[in-house]
This record gives sequence, C-alpha cells and structure tokens, in this order.
Amino acid sequence: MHSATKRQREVWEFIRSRQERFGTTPSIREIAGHFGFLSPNAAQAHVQALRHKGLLKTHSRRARSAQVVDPHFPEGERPAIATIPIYGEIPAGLPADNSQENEGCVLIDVETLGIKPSARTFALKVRGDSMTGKGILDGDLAVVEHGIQPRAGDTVAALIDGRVTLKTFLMQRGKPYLRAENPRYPDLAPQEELQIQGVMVALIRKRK
Amino acid sequence: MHSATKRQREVWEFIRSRQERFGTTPSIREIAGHFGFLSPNAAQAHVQALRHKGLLKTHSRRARSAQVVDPHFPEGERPAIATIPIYGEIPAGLPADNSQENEGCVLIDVETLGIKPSARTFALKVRGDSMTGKGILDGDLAVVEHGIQPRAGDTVAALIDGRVTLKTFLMQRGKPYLRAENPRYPDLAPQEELQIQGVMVALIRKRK
DNA sequence: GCCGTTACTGGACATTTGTACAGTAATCGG
DNA sequence: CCGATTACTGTACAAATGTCCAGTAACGGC
Repeated sequence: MHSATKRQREVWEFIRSRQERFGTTPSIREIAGHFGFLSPNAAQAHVQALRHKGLLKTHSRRARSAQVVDPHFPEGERPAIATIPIYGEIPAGLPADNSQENEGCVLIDVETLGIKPSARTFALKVRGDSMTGKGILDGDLAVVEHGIQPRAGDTVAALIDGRVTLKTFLMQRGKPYLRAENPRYPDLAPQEELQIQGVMVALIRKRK
Repeated sequence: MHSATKRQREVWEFIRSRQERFGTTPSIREIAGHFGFLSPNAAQAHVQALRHKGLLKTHSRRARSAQVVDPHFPEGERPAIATIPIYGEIPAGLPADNSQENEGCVLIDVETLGIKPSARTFALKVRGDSMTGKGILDGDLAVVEHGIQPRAGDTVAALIDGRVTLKTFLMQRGKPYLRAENPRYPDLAPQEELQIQGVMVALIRKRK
C-alpha cells in the first residue's frame, strides 16, 4: 500500500520532469497523451492512486494543480531560494543586480545563508591567501551581503586601491581598521575613506 | 516600454507569490478575483502586457501556464537544485535518505556543488579543529558524497571508533591512511577496516 | 481640445480540463 | 475457480479557463 507500482512511478516521474522543466504540471489528458492512453480515465486513475499514496498533491477541480511531493518537505513548505550572482572582481561602486558581468550564479536557500530574501547579496571568488588564518582559501566563494553594518570581527569585502579584498573588520579607539588573517600580510592603517562593499555572510568551497 | 506600470508590477508580484507558495500560478479569473476585477479581461490585459515586456511567459491556450521570468535566467533554464539532508552525527552504516534523524536540509544547485543530481549526498556539521590546516573550521557544513572513490588528498568522512570524523585521505605504499590537518593531532595508522563514509565535495560556512 | 495610454466593465464563445460511470482484459494469490 | 488488483477503453458532462469584441472612464502630453 505504501509504495507505488512500476507504472505509477513512470507517471510520477513524467509529472516531476514536466514540473521541473516547464514549471507547469501536465493535465490529465496530456499525461494520457504522453503514455498513449486513449482514455483520460487511465491517467486519472494513476494520479488518484499517487495522491492516495502521498506522492502527489492536487487541488480539487483545479487545472494543472498536480504537485509532486518532495520527500524532504511533505508539508509542501519549501524554503525560499536565493539566486546569488557571482562576480569575479567587483567593479568600482555598486554592482548592478541585473548586470551581465557576472560569471554565473549560485542558488542556495536563504535559511542556510541566514539572510533575508530581500537582501542585496552577491558572491566573490576569493583570490590570494590573505585570509587563510580564518579558513578562507584561494578559490573559495564568499557570499557577501551589501548594505549592512559590519560588526567587529566580521569578514568584509572592502575596496582598497580600486581592488576588492577580504579583510577582518575591527574597531580601534572608535575607528575602523582592517586586518589580514595571515602573518605575512600587514594590517591596514585606518583609512579616511573606508569603502566597505559588504559583509561576508557565508562561504562556499567546491572540491577542485 | 521597458518597465511595467505600478499596477502591472502588483499583478506580477501576485503571480510570483502564488507560484512560489503553491507551485501553481493563478488563472486569469483568479487574478481578477484577487484584485476585485469584475471582468476577466482586466487581468488578461495585464498578463498580456507583462508578457510583451518579457516579465512573464505563458503557453497559449494552456490553463495556469503563466511563469514569471527570472531576470537571472531569462531563457527559463533554471539549474537543478539538490536537497541535501544535514546529519549532526552520522549513524553507523549508511544513512537512509528519507530518515527523520536529519537536522534540516540545505538546498543548493548541483552545478555549484559539482555533483550529479542522482548522487547520494548528505551534509555534516564539523566538530572540532582537526582540519583547520585545510580551512575547515568548527561549525562548518561539509557536503559529503557517498559512494565515490576518494583520490589521494581528498577530504573524506571516515568512520573511526564508531564516530565520524573528517580526515585527509592519502596513499602510502599502496595502502590508504588518514591524516588530520592539524599538528596537534596524530596521523592515523592504516587501518584494516577503513570505513569511508564519503568524500567531501563542498563546504558551506555560515556567519555566526 | 485631442490623441494615446492605462485600467477597467460586460458579455460571449470555443476549448480545455477534472471528474464520473460503465465496461474489458490481464495478472496473481488462495 | 474466484475474487482482488492493476491497467486500461469509451463516453459524457459540468465547470474552469483562455480568448475575443465592444464599450467606458480617467489621466497626461502636445
């Protein structure tokens, strides 16, 4: 009673693939057409069986309302996912959100990131070894949130000499200064014009 | 001509919210009903305008086929997203995919992770500082893929004394052994029964 | 004033769609 | 042999749905 038949799994997989590729799920007759059924009732019966087995949810009498049930979220409450553009090097000033200069995107749920869905967030490829003391390596992807106030100890993306680098943000006698987390790099004297591009809220590393 | 009207943005936002929350987009008459329109044509005109402005895509004569266009992926080819369960501590043996013992999930696109959508992948909260030399800190989330052959130098999740720990996988004279990336921890002699739970394919760190 | 745009009302029509009922055939376990 | 399950065919109907045509009203720019 719990698991579906082979045929039912095929129907389920068809609905799932359509949902993923086109965003809309097929109608009863489209399912029938795909499998060569001459009667809509054939597909109807399969959908009903899948619904009873908890693998599918449909709103009654609503067109194309079938939704495959994610085993991880049976309640249907899927977390919000943020689309974060990757900038190899941030241009001077504020990176435009719809810019074409990005090198792809990372998609990740906002809960893991700990950001608000409305946040202006972007990602940066880390270059160099100035932050190895804090576990930030060359090639890592730093997820940076723009427009929030850095706290002391935060890792921030700062604009220095026209280039963006990651540094630790610290306060000394009420004045902010930046520190590299590597003994081979010098601390940065407090600058008059400290351009903080954003605060690192997450880090993503991919196996090489 | 490029940007939408205030009213059109409202309609777009309504469609987007419904798509995100329920998976299905509203019908023309449901849009009309939500905004209090007495005629379906009012909503129809808005949808048509949004379509012409590239903010919406609909399949002709198909029920509930409206799909909001993601500015990051105007072509509509959204990357596949993996749902990765988080295990605080892996139980002995193979973690079941649909287990209730997980502590939430991470959702992230498979391209960033570099895994196949079919891969058996899970995440582990890193405890301790045995891998700080490789930039893996306490509290990090290690994304581990099960069932692939580790290469020398890979970070692996290994079962030692009934507990799972991250170590660097190395070969010495044809025999595998494990190394901790912290001088305060000893290397592990090659064990007869080396239980490799999986290979770390990615790392996710969240700001504390 | 006049024209174009935006934002609707009101009514209508052809399809699409979910759903239901009746029936057939194959398979499998007892 | 028989009942249950699975997997369909065939037909039908009411509701949902996309689409179209004919208007009306407000508003802003020239």
